[in-house]
Amino acid sequence: MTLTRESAPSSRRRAVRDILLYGVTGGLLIAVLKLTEYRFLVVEHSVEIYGALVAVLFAGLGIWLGQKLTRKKPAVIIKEVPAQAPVQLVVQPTGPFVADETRVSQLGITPREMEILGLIATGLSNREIAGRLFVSENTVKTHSSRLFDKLGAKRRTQAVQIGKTARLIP
Amino acid sequence: MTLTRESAPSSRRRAVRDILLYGVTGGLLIAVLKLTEYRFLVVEHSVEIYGALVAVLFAGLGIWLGQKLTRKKPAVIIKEVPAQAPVQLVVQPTGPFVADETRVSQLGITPREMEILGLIATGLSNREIAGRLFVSENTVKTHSSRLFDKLGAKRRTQAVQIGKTARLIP
DNA sequence: TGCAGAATCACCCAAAAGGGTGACGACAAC
DNA sequence: GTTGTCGTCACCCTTTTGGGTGATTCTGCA
Repeated sequence: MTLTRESAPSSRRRAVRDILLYGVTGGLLIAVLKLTEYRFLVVEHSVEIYGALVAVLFAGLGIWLGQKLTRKKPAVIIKEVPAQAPVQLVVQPTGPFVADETRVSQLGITPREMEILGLIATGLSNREIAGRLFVSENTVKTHSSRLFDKLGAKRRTQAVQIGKTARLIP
Repeated sequence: MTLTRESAPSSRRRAVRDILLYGVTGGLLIAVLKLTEYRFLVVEHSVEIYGALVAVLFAGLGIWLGQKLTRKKPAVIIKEVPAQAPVQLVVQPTGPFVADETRVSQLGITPREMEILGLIATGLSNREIAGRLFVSENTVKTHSSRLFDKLGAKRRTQAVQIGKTARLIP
């Protein structure tokens, strides 16, 4: 409901303008190519060169137009960094976040496993984590496997969820 | 667009494949045009016709390719706005949590995809999500695939992380 | 000195996740 | 009435993830 609302008429006008611009530019290019053609005409295979030029130019132009016409969403996530905190002071006095050490030792989670958990939570793959920690992927898998065991998680997404609710990660 | 996506072999392969397909198609078209050219050669102004054909065909092809290459790359540029968000200090009780509808429509995420994202964030597997929503596992995979595309995520953990920072999920 | 815990790594295997493609029906918009 | 979007599903394939086992090295501690 009401998702496809935004900018119906203006975008159409813009599209029309783009197409006009496209046509005019194409015409100009054709004219230029016509002119150059008369210089190339003495050369052998001028038609092939002409065709190739036209093809390349119009292909590029088409790609540009395709992008221009279909880019409906700029997709720029503007992440406001909430300016260090006057916000949470109502809800949670959570400043830099400290992990719940009690729970960590309760579950028997080692420092390395905590590190892995944090990196998993940021969305990294095992290979990326391995690269970041300068260890092999197998090692990361071993750590995460034991971590999941201790957390009672079956998947990494579940481990992240459990870690969040248990205040192991922010 | 097309920022340097680190370690995206499949998408790179896809792009390469598209470009190859593009080249092959272009070659075939040129061949066809060459053949037709010999029939048009007797006609006056055959070069113009040839150029126009090439132009139109390659323009269309370019448009298609432009759409194909750019449509599914929101490429989430996370632009950090330094500070100044004193707004939330009023609205921050964070009880029920409402998703940022602006961002949702900005990214073109459908309601069903939001649902999937929420269930992924709770740590459910695709099969469990499918069972909960009474759809097939393939459907869940399709939804999540498109969702990752729109979020610019490569993994579900990354999608969850992006969703959280973008205030799509609590 | 020996032992436990930790971190590291390898190998194998199974399951889950993800990418690509194509298709279909419903439904709203133009 | 064509077009576009959304939701649904299937197939195939590759990659990632997870489980299990075993092994090595290092360090702190009894």
